[in-house]
Amino acid sequence: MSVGCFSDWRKLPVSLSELCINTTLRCGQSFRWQKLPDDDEWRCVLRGRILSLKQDPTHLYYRAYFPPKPSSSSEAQAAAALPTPPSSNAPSRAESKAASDSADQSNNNNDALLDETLSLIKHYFNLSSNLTQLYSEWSAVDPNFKMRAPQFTGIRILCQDAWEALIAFICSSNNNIARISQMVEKLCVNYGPHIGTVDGRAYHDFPTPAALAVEGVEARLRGLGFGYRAKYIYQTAVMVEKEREKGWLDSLRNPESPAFGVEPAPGGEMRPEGRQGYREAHEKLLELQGVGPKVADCVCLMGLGWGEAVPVDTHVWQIAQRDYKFGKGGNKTLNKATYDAVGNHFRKLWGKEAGWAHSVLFTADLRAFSDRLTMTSKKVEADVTVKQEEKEEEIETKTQVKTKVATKRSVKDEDAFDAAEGKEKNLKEQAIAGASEEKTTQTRRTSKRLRKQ
DNA sequence: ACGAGACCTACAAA
DNA sequence: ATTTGTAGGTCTC
Repeated sequence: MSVGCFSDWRKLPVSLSELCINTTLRCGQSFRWQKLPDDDEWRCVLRGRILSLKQDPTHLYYRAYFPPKPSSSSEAQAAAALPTPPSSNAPSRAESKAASDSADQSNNNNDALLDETLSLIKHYFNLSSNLTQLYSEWSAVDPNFKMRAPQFTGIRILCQDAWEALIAFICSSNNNIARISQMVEKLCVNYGPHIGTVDGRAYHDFPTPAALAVEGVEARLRGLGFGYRAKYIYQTAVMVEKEREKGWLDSLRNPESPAFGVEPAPGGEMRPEGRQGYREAHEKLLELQGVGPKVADCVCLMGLGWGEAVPVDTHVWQIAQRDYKFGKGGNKTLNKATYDAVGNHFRKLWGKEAGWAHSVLFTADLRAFSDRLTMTSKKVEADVTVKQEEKEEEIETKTQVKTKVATKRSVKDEDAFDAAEGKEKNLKEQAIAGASEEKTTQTRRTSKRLRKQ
């Protein structure tokens, strides 16, 4: 049996403020990246290869492991025969093959393969846009962003495979990042193509829709601990594989941010509700089982390239209440109307890449990163909070009712702050809780049940 | 329309 | 050592 190996490391100049993989790969966008225990090396199977990444302040380092060239070995054949990533209409596979044909088979140090891997990295990390520039634009229009973002530079929205994003975020409902990652890994191991084994660890790519649209998948996934999501995954796989045109999912992409290897085209005119193409993509995704507004927005943002998609989960809803005056009066719960209102507000505020800005704030609030909030930044935050409080005193009505959510939030935050400052902050949050409200549009979608009839 | 419950599981926290 | 609460929601009444 032939065994592949990693290429040598190559490097790409990138500053940490343009890309920070240690943050971007752990902030709940992709659930497949693994950090090696000893190194600060990250690994993930992407488009048929194992990709390894490292980073220092000036460069991103990468290397790749491609499966051995198809030969008489049955394992190699199996690996090679397995389908390319589902929504891939990129020429990657053909190029790779041609490249390895003309090169020494046993040598994976192949320039063409690594050139293509570099293109993939640039695409995956969305590197064509200037992140520093975007941060300064968002900071210019939003004091809250300006206050929180400096501790969280280098966060990029990943250009993930839309199908993988769809399934991963179906798994995310009512769930935590650790278990979502476990579930995605189980999907890969049980239904995805084996790409290679390194240091005794088997690496698999993400399964295709066809692989998951098979009788018995639901029962097996239940056995694997997927719970009620097992049915959603199976049903969605069947819908995508058998009840939609081939390439349907990628047809919902933002043409400005096309699939790997496809030329960009204009994406349409921006509006507070988002561009037409985004609205349509969101609506189409809602037809799938297990896909509600939040999951649909995750797929739009991270899988389909619609930068204005703003996934509003309980966490973002808390941020909206705490920092953007949502949740006042009757609008205390996250429902269809408040969901849309939050998204529209952020789109008006931040513009075409609102989902990106939103992800920075989301990450800044994750417990996993609470260690970044240094003493100095805590003080800055306290000061800004005082200012806001003073400014909003007039429009404040009765702040009697402190919502359940706000209470939870304060307790949660206290862990990140020391006792004295935590108390102080607590008081301020009480004062701020509740202010103005947001107009809501009444665009209601037909229920999935009705549509099925 | 709109708001509750139910829904699977793993893993802290008590 | 058991129990309880909860985690990036969605579906169904």
